[in-house]
Amino acid sequence: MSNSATEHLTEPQQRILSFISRYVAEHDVPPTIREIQKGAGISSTSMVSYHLKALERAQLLNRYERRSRGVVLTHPHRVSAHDIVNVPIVGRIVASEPAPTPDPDALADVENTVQVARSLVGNADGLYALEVQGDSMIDALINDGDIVIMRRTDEVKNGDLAAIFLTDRNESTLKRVYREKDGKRLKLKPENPTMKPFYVDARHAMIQGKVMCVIRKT
Amino acid sequence: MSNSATEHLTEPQQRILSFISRYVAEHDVPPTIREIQKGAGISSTSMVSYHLKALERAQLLNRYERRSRGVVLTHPHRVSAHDIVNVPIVGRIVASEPAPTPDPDALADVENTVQVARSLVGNADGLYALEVQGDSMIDALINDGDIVIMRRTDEVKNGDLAAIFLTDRNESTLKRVYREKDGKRLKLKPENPTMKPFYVDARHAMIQGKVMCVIRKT
DNA sequence: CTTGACATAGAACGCCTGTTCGCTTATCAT
DNA sequence: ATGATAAGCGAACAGGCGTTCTATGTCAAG
Repeated sequence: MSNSATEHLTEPQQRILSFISRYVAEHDVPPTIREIQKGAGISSTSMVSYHLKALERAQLLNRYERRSRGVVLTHPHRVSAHDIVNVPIVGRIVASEPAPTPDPDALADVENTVQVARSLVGNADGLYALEVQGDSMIDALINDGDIVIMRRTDEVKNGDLAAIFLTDRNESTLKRVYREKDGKRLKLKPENPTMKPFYVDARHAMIQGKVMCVIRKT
Repeated sequence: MSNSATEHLTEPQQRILSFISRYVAEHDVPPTIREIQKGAGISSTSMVSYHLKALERAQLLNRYERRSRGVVLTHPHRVSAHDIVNVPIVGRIVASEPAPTPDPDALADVENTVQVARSLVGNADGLYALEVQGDSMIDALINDGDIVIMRRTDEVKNGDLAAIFLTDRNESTLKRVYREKDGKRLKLKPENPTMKPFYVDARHAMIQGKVMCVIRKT
């Protein structure tokens, strides 16, 4: 949690650091000394100055001398456009229909898009999102309204959580997939650990995509 | 490259834009009016002010009025820190312990952070994340390893999904909370629609935070 | 107890900075 | 040419801002 550098920080110094961090996140611009004073609850500007010097010595921030707002955190969580992926919501997944897959030619619709941090999903290739409709995915611990972020792939590894359309039952489902050794059956394991896995004929199971991430807004 | 808005830009305005861009890249902080004046070769501060107004009208930058260095580019290909929120993972939530809440003074640790698109969680204030340990939150449709993004609030509205610590049972749980009319009981409704709600004495329920979002990496 | 290193407070100094305002210069249709 | 309109200039104002200085307090080591 804490590294060797932060361990020696006094409590007001930590307040200052976290205030700067919050302030930058909100305003795009570092705070002034007096804003730090108020925001971090420091009693005087000279104390802020005093603590900032210590923090600079500890390499936790850089200062541009005599510049207003010249306080820059050393480890800002710098974010570039590459860190966000816009994933199109291409449709709904319901138990009775195959899960829709993205039309590559379709325009990315801003209205029907989930923004996801890249760190959650990795590469943006082949990503699309489905909105879950109804309670039919409950054994995958997924409820009505949840967003499932999928990746279009031909292959799934054992243990991957995937969207599968069962042609014989005419329903789609989200399960962990394991190929049996004989290659003829798939083991489908609900995400819900209280439920038992079951088996289907591999010929009746179409794998439609791989679940990368599940998001539930509240 | 050029859109309808930038086509009408005068040449000094373009100089100003590109100077701001260069300056921010170099200093991490936007320039002042006078720095723009020198750096972009504008003859007076009032002219800078004049051009900045035009650029603001053209939606090419945002200004924080009367704030030093309150000039922020709205450049489309650049995503500002506003679009991603770094949420600290402050601990684990298990059924037998109160859910940890963030120490507001604690440093945001880069290692234990979830990056979440702001569109999922709104304002960054008071956000923290918990990693769910074990299957005890299964009736909230939340499994071992899931990340719950919470907001610290004093109040929850009826129907909010919240982390509640039940002092009489010594366990914490994630449920939808409804206050009964008499104000003495809380109705706690599992997220799983197949399960029945139950009631607790309001005095034995400590609301610890509000669930903003649930994320399951796969 | 003394000392000295550190922490704190408050005020003051002086430059920094965004804004405004009066004035001058360019542009251009009449 | 001319007068209207817009663009440009520079100074000045008022408050913002970083820095520094002095006085006071705390506390552990000598």
